[in-house]
Amino acid sequence: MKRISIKDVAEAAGVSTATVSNVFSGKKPVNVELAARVRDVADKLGYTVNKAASQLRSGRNSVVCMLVPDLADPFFTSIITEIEHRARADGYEIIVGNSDDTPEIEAGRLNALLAWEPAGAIVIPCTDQLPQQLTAKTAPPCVLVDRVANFGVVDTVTIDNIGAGESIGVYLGKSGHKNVLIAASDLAIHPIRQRADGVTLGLKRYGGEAKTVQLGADPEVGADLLSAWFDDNTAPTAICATTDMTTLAVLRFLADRQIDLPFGVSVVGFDDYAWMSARRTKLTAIRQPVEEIAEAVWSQLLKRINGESGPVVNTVLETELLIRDSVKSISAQGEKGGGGEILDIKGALGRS
Amino acid sequence: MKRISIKDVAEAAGVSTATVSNVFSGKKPVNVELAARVRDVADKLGYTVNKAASQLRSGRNSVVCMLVPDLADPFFTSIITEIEHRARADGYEIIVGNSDDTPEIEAGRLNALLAWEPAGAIVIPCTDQLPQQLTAKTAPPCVLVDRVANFGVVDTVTIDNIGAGESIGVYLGKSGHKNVLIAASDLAIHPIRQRADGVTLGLKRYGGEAKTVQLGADPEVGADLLSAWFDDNTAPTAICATTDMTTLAVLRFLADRQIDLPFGVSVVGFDDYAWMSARRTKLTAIRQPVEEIAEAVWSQLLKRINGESGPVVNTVLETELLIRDSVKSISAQGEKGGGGEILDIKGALGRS
DNA sequence: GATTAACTGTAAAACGTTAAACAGAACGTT
DNA sequence: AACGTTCTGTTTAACGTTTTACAGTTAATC
Repeated sequence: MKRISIKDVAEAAGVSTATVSNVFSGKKPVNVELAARVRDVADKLGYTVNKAASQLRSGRNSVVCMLVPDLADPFFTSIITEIEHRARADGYEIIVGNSDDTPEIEAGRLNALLAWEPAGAIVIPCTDQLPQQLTAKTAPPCVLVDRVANFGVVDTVTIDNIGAGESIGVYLGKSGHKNVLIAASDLAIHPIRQRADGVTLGLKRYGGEAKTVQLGADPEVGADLLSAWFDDNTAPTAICATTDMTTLAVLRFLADRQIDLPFGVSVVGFDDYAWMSARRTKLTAIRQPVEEIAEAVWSQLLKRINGESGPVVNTVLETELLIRDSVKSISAQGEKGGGGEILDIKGALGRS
Repeated sequence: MKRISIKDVAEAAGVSTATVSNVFSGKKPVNVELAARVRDVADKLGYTVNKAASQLRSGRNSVVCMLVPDLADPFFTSIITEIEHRARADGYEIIVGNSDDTPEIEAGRLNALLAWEPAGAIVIPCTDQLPQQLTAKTAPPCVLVDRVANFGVVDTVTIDNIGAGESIGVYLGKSGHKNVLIAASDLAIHPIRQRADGVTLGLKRYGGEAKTVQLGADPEVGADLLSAWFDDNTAPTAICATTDMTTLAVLRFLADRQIDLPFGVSVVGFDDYAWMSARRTKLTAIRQPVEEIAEAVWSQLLKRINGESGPVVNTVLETELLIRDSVKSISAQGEKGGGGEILDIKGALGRS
């Protein structure tokens, strides 16, 4: 069962291998009916071009690799999905790797992925540390997403984390909450710190205060940690999450204690997934613009792949606060939202 | 910025390229201190082996490709995650493709993935039709997962779909439900038909009856369809879902109508994710053994990769019914479960 | 001391593709 | 009629690795 190569096709069609190559790569024009005949023969023989050989010779690769901390996290997979769509439209494949949120595994996976000499790399790092392979001279064009601490070194796409937190803080403040708990995943992660800082900042403007607890990446463990925290502290009137996973941890904790939303406690979630609105009390939450993130990442990477060499680009995207039913207004000056309208954070924050 | 090759390393280390190759591939033993020196030099130069060249020459490939209908569906991504872990442990990479639940896209993606001459393929088909590329003589070893209609052609791993449905039917029947609605995603998909049939079968044993509605793959659309169905039909006492997405559709519909669980209606979900228990009324649901599925898939594929040529293997795994709080008992003979114990479906079904 | 075996390393030929250089034919222009 | 241009196709040499066949050295056996 020998693999059939370009040679076999060339022979069967009575042309040179170069012509067959041109038919499939489109690098040089081939007489249209000759091309048709070649294609015919190729089909009959079941020929497909060998990517490895093609890449080796041409130095070009239609593969882009993507590394994320956790393939089970819907935020990451939704970004992968959106990027994959765009990449496909431009004729690129996506190889995905999972770093398991561990720097050592991240380094290993990155090496494995880079051995394919991909046209580009898209990485959601698992720490604040930029993986060194990406700054090497031999590294392909790269865009860093989401978990970014060092700007100015490579292209990045992030959200306005402080702004996102701030809009939560402002909204809770306006709703009369003075005592808020921030359910952070891991404060060692820069954007999480920023989100927490943003909440504190926004809240302070209305005389509120925030405490912070770290719940990690696993919702079940997080629920237990939160439970322990409640045993040792005075209960807040509102809890806000900083990731989808901490949102889940908070909800799980409240379910375990049979605390009702929003009467027992108010909650602001992070990210917007179907399960957040598939509940009696729909969750007020920050929506990250996943499509825009994907678009920004892909268009930037494509530019670099095509040789654009300008200065480093750091794209920062704004989030929306989707106001639904999980925050109770506990003072006169606050207002309780209806079914999903968008808070005008710009106005509330006094920006232009 | 020339790429540094095995040649550069060989030269710098004063050995032949073959020796460098052996150091990295481990194909032939190399004197231990010489190997160390070579590795040292390679490190210094920043050498990594070029996968494309390696694959071209050796004909071996450490990549396995995986094609799923939807990268945003947590069921598929959880399987990918588990398989990726196992593949990595055995030194394989995973390339993922998304067929968008469309046969044409599926065919295109499959061609693109197969052009890499992967060591194997893992496919969750999007229709009952087996993609023809996988049965070609040049096709790599392949395992079909989940959405399988044709057994006996290639290796498969599926769950006992009829049994899963049956255990739902039996449980609802024992709980006194006579009028049940099956929220199917798409009855054109073989396993979905089987799940629905199973529910009907189990229910019949207790004198209950089931109607079926198709909700598609999108939870929001599904909720609307379900809403329309309720407008035209007499309300059932219980709804059971056949996928994670239909579970979400059902919950969304109930939330929109502010129907309480389990008093307004009983619900049995499909699949078990964190958000199903992060609610006041925890969902009674079928748990698919994701880890076991991944294990079965990977071990079977690895055997084939290593040349095992026995007859086609069709692995069928059993599911669990996790009994929680979303089903109300409406008769004396039924029983309402507590917090997550497993129903002994074997006993209930009278099997060994 | 001769023969074999085991161990270590090398030279050179592949793997299937693409790119550069070249060549012939057809056509238009001077 | 001579020349340049365009179009189409071919020849041949890479790309970076692994593999085969071979060779030298040392150790073991008779």
